[in-house]
Amino acid sequence: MATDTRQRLIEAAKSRFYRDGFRNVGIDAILDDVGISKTAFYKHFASKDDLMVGVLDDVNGFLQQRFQRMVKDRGGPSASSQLRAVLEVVKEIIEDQSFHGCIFVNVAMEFPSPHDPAHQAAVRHKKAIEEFVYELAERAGSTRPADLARELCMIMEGAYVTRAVTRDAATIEIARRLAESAFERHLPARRP
Amino acid sequence: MATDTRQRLIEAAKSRFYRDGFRNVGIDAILDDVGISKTAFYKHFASKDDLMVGVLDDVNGFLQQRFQRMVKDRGGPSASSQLRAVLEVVKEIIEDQSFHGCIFVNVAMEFPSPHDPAHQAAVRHKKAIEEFVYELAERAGSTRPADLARELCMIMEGAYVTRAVTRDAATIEIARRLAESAFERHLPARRP
DNA sequence: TGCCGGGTTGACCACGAGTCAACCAGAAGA
DNA sequence: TCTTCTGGTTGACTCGTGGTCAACCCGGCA
Repeated sequence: MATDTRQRLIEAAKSRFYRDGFRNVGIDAILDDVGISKTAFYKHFASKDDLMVGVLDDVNGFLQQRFQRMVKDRGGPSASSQLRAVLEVVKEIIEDQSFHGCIFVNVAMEFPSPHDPAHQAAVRHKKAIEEFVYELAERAGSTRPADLARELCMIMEGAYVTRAVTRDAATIEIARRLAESAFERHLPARRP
Repeated sequence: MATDTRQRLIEAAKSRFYRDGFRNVGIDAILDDVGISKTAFYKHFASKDDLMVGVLDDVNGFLQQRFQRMVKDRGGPSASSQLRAVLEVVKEIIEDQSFHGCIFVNVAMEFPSPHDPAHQAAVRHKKAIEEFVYELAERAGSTRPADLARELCMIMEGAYVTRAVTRDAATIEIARRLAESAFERHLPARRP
């Protein structure tokens, strides 16, 4: 099938790129995983960079779904409790055995130029997540939804980096405290 | 002179590595900058990775000095106002024209293995900064200095990443709000 | 029947990390 | 003064990796 091999390439590249870093992975390793020749690969992707962009778009879709589903499933009916559930997703993400930091941030650092397609894909993802949080904040009745969204996103970034670098188990607690105080400042008081 | 060329190599590598990312920089470019031959280079450093570690140690020393001096110079006599001055240093760092994220985080992502000397150098730096903030928090009379230090460090990480990815000018304001609320929770009330 | 998509092989180029042998000039100690 | 050490030079080399190219193969389909 047409898109099947392409998707298998993306899957194989995803785990390798994420685990070892883009530049540390040779195309040959991915080719071996999929069991395909180099020439065949270049009929699916224009370059290794292009494959990276494919991976990022794939992960972007997956993560957005994940956030949306989890927040709805576990956050209950009120937008304000859904906002709090965002931290639960963050917890799951950073406490996953194979967590090595936010792949978009990692890529944005390996492709520092803002003109780089991979860098731009990372920026797109960050914007999408902020937009998602913004809508939750608005529906939760935040007085300044934009501020709350940005604060929460910054906390998430901080949590990703801190966990990735220090492997500190208490990371999620720290993030939760920061987030809770942001909620208190930005959300209408909870009914008792 | 013995250490002179070594230092010049570190300086040249620092700006290139930081601007373009470690893997994107060829050793030859650095060699050209310094005006030295490849063989001569390998008499100063065992490998390109080794040069990276040299750069990190150098930046580590520089940044620690910078934090300590600025906080003392601008933070006034009280530890609690010095703690607030940490955010001023962060502002200066992220609003620098050539800011591209925290080099230690960038490197930790390009060397994902915790056994990697470069990765370990990054971890050392993060620990040193946290320790520095911890001491300030303790002297400022924080009830839980360790918690405050970790929260503040997480905010700093978040600010670095957010600014590096989004280039958002309001980054420092968001970080400041988060930090201020952490201070209010952890520091004894300010006298009016 | 003929063409096209997706695949194969194998040879090839360019570039970057790292090695090696041989050599050179100046400073420093016996 | 002779020797040795230090820091440097040149040039040729290996090896891994991204990427290209030509030629060929096979199954589905109009």
